[in-house]
Amino acid sequence: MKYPYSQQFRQSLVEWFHEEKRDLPWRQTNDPYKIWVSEVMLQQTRVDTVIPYYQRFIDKYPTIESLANADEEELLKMWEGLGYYSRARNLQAGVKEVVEKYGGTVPNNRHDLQRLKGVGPYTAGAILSIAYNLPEHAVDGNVMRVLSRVLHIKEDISLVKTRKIFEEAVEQLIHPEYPGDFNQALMDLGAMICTPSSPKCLLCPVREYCLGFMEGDAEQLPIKTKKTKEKHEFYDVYIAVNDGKVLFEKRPEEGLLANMWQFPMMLKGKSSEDTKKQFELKYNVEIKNIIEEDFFEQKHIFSHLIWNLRCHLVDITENGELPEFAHYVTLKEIEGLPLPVPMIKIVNILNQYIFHSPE
DNA sequence: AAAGCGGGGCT
DNA sequence: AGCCCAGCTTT
Repeated sequence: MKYPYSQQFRQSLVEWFHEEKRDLPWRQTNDPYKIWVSEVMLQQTRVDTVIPYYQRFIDKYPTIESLANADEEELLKMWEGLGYYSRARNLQAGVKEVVEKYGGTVPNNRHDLQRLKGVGPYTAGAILSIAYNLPEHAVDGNVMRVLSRVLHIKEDISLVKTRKIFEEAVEQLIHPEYPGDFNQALMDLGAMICTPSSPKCLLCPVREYCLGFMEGDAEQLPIKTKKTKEKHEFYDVYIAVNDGKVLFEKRPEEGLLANMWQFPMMLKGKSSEDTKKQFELKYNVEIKNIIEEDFFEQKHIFSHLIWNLRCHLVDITENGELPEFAHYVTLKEIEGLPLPVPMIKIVNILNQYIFHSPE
């Protein structure tokens, strides 16, 4: 499809961007490595959340080689709280490949970029347009919302194939001299003006080219159908103390929260089943004394899953060797390990209990 | 094509 | 209580 007003649209959009763009840390550089880091952090994550992580990350890993050589556990610790932890491991895998295969120079073409771990069509386009000033599309949820309104595209954006419609639109509309600014302008517009609900159409620099505004249904776009319903899982969590140390374990290297650390958790078939025996068997320990049964309860909501954690504080003795994934650590040592947020919350409650209890 | 993968902020 | 966020990988 051919779109009218391309020239005026891109001109107005980029001019607005030059006046109103947000001052963001990754906009102080053209270093493709740093752009790459920022784009990976920004996947499914808000700008305000990313900013402090980006700063600390670049301070610790200022060059592509420094990240390639980083210790994975330290890397995960830097990513702690940001979520989608496979992003961190994929980023390091991608960076290593660039160092080995391309002598540390980030590729400047879509084909090579998209073959890197963790780099998909969006991230490749963002690096190419922002760092290398090449006229490549970078279509994310923001861009689909803005363009679905401007161009009145009513295809379902939850379908994979729909993205191609937007990529082709961007190829026509993109500013040939300022491709990076054009792509970022669409994102800033989506964040500041063309918001999911209550878009500020009266402040929009491209209102006069917007079919959604003309039709009066901009806020109803984009069309999105998919909604998966979440699953509940119930666990008994054992805070198991032995001689001033607690039992702690590293999660498997694949799947949810891969390689992150946690207190031992036993999945319950029904919500009230007793898991003490299975716990003792799995970790080869014996519960000597229950200090606090049902110490506290905690719910954690993931995007596709809800954890209900029932935490118990127990004294244990060893029966023999621990399984290889389990270790005894001090609370101080836990601070140095990468933990998912639900475990951080448990550690905080535990610290309060130990150091701030009335007696 | 659909599901898996975190966490937080806004309505 | 949903929805969405500068998405990618695996099945």
